[in-house]
Amino acid sequence: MKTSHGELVTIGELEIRPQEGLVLAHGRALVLSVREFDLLVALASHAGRVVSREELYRQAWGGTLRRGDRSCDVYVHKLRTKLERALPQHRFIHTHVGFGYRLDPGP
Amino acid sequence: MKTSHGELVTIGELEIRPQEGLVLAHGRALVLSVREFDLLVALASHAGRVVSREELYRQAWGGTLRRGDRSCDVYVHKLRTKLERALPQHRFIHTHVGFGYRLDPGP
DNA sequence: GCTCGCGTTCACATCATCTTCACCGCGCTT
DNA sequence: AAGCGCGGTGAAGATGATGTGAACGCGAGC
Repeated sequence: MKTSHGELVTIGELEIRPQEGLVLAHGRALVLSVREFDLLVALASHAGRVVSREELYRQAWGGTLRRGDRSCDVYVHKLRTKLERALPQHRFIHTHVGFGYRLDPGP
Repeated sequence: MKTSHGELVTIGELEIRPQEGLVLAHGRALVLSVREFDLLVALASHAGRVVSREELYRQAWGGTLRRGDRSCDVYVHKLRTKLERALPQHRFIHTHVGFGYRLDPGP
């Protein structure tokens, strides 16, 4: 899966560098796997808006999300865990039941 | 491979003098082979950022990294060993699985 | 010729990652 | 209450990526 080639994305305290596969949380480097990173990039590319799992899968995995595939949910959880550990005061990934997820920095 | 002609690079306790082919760790000279040195310079030229093996190979070896070539990994290991022996309290070379390596001084 | 340092390559060990499954709780409907 | 869909969460197994020690060949210097 190709990773977006945008320059630099900033979401609150998060700094995403698509070219390097690097995310800085408050200046400190986050260790993300390729999938976690691609998922974050996918979410960030629609920051503030609700993104369906289908769309996230298309962007981060490539291809079509098969019915019953929970990969997306599992990786949202992994991402959440790492983001929360890095920036405990923020909640970045919000669930919209029946619709998808939304990336948004919060207090 | 010609080694960068940058002036002087300081990474935490590391002082790299590309012109002289010399590295000082906490003031003490490190004994590095040419490849080890070139690799360190390549990493240092992107300090704080994640550098792909391909890029490292291009800079330190010249030419293109062939698939299956582990030279880069092997030399990262050699470099790590020498750096850790010189400055045990620091971890300089960080692995980003699937992306590459990042040079950064750490506690 | 011999030794030594170096760079490359190989083989194996170890670790991280990805996928999938199972089970849970929740809210909604019947 | 029971059934259902949905999402959260932990874990197992297969796979792939990286770490690591050792062997080999080579060229420089003795």
